Amino acid sequence: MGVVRKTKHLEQVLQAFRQSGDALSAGMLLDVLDNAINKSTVYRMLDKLEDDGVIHSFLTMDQIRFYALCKGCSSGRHVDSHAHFQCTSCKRVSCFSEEIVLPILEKARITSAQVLLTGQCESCLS
Amino acid sequence: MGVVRKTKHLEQVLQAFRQSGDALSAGMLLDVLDNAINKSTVYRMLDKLEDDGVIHSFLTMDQIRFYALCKGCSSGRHVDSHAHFQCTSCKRVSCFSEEIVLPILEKARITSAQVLLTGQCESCLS
DNA sequence: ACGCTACTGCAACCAAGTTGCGTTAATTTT
DNA sequence: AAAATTAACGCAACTTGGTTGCAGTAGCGT
Repeated sequence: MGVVRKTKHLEQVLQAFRQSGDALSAGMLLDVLDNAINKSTVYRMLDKLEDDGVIHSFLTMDQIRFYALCKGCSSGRHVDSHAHFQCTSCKRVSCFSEEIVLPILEKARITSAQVLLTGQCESCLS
Repeated sequence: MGVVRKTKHLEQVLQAFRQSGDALSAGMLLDVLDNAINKSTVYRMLDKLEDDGVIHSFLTMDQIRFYALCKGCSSGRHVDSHAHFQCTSCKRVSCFSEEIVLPILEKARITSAQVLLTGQCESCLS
């Protein structure tokens, strides 16, 4: 059903995403918001925003769900075939703009794809 | 350090992987083994087998770690750039043999990559 | 201003995975 | 073949990311 009301919290969360530029996990979001919003509320908002195609989510190697503002997504149709990258040192996660060429399966119906790269980012290398 | 002793459990676990052919999660493994092995033991074995390059692991969309027998991996060096596929209906997970062409980053040092495709498998489609 | 109900906070809960510790059983030593 | 060594095990308690039920709060349409 998605977001139907404009609340203070909603604006705070969107602002946090815009400000960071990177992808954020629920935990990180709670941190940057200084726990001003309840944990359950955050999770529920993220769910709705994802339903609405405002953000998309994916998992990192340590099993944590990250969320990032969508650029080409809309409700019900996520263009998720871009890669994500997590730095093993600073744990920051970012999106790549380039589309990934995916293997094609004739036999199955692929509905989503996620590509996660792991390594060290530029600033952690130096 | 990896596996150093040949135990009954070890053989059971490897057998389970061979028999299934697919990738298995710790939970699935416990199920097929009918809980004959303790949960912690299973997790510890999987860790070691992964260290040894016998199996490799990756995450699915619902945040569960799956393990599969490695073909081209060895201890310390995992060739993980093949894709995995999970069927959203039957939850079964399988590996693709083809290598994936990954985007190249000049600025960062990529050490691992994982590609997960989600959709419906042949048998669940029919 | 009032009512409807989406949204929220709280606390309790769930499941995957981890840890500490005392016991069991492979393997090595004698 | 028995003893010694210690990897592997089972158990129970714990951690953590995320979920749920419910009562209260606050957007929004009228």
